[in-house]
Amino acid sequence: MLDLKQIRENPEKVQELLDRRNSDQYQIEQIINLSQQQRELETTRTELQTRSNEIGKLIGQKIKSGSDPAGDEIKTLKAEGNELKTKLGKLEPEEKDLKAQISAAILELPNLPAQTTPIGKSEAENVEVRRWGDEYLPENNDSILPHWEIGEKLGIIEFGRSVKIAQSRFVSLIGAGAALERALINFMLDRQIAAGYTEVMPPALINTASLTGTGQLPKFAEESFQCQDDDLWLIPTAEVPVTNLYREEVLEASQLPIYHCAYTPCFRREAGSYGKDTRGLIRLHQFNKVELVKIVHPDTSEQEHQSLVKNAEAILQALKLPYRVLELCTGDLGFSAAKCYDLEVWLPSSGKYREISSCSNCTDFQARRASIRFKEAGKKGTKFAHTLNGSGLAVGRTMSAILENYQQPDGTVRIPEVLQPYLGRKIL
RNA sequence: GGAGAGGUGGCAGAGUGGUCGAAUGCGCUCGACUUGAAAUCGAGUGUACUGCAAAGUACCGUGGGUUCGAAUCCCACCCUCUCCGCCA
Repeated sequence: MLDLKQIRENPEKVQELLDRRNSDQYQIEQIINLSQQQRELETTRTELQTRSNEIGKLIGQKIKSGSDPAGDEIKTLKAEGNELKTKLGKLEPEEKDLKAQISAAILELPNLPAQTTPIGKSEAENVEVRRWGDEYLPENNDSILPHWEIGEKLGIIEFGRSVKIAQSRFVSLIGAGAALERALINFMLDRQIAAGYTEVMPPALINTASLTGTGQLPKFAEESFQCQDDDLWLIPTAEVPVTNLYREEVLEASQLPIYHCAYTPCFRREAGSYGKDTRGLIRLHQFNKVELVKIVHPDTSEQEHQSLVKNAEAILQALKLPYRVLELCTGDLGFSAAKCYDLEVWLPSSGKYREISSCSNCTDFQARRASIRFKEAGKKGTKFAHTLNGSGLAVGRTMSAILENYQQPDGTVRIPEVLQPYLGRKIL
């Protein structure tokens, strides 16, 4: 959520930053107008309320000091009180309605891109920051089977039957496939815990307030699975439950930074991506992910962002999977992010780098929505924290990358060295 | 799912219609005393919004209602705890 005060005080600047997202759907003019009306109303209403409070106190005092409760003096005061009540009864709903309109409108606005975020229209203008692991690129790209084919051949990924029991875009992992997924999860968690993150195993179902807190709602309701009879949704990422752990809390500055890692399944409706990535593990309604979440002091969020990206990269490096780091341009930036780096892993079968991690600095955007604040010792008042999150990593996509990059001409797949202890084997 | 109890400030806990943003205790901050500390004493100690400010307004689980006036009365909902049922 953007700061209404900032919108009012620097409208041109805010609008200009919103426009960088290459969309004309984010307009602040209406919000400024509504806010102006609301504040005028509030001033009037408060004046009436003040008088009304005075009358209430006065009546109490008079009665206590012996005035006749049914006498003229009290009657006159009550009459004025009633008059005020009638007026307030009109103003209050009006103001409430304005406030509701403002907050509904402001919840639809995305975060402002950081000044340093490269300006661009679409993903085509994302900026490659660095590339790693060229020496690990497979030489025989053309002879490498796509991961779904090798997976099926090895009998470790079950596509057809999974569609029967659920729907398309669901898979089951069988035997060594399931074990490999589990090994990857444990490996990733162990690494991130060693890097200083505290593991969390959060609920996989969360309420509307939580999804609103991190920015998935109200705008992207069609992206999440919703339960019919309860105010519960399936989590699209662990970012939502883990960040919301601290919703509506005032933390001590000394508690910051907070680092969490979490393995959870993630559920996404993938509405509007019908034709894309219909085969394999790339785009599923349910997938596993190890997520990194940081809650930090605003002054440190930039460096915390850089180190979070490094923590995600470390997994790919340990697995010796070639990847590149992109800085997303303003046109491709996620709703809650001010700045975002994507890690893309090399997928030989498609001859492309594919996203395997997305690391965002959400600055105070989520903290405002979720009211995650902190207090500095000795200082008055509270400040909004900064929240960051990143995948460390998407597990299914990592498995895809291993099945392809580690594929051998004889149709077997080597297991990355660091995973061997977890899996108890060297080859699939 | 059934029966009962309860949700008040950082915590504990009082408050059943009027000056209650809320007693008291603990905690915390500052000061005094002390060589230092403890103890003791004194002062202070919620958040948000509007406003240049003075100040005002709102908040006692949430939302409605009654009233000149609600933490206090009424209604609905949510949550927590105990017991029973079911259950990984």
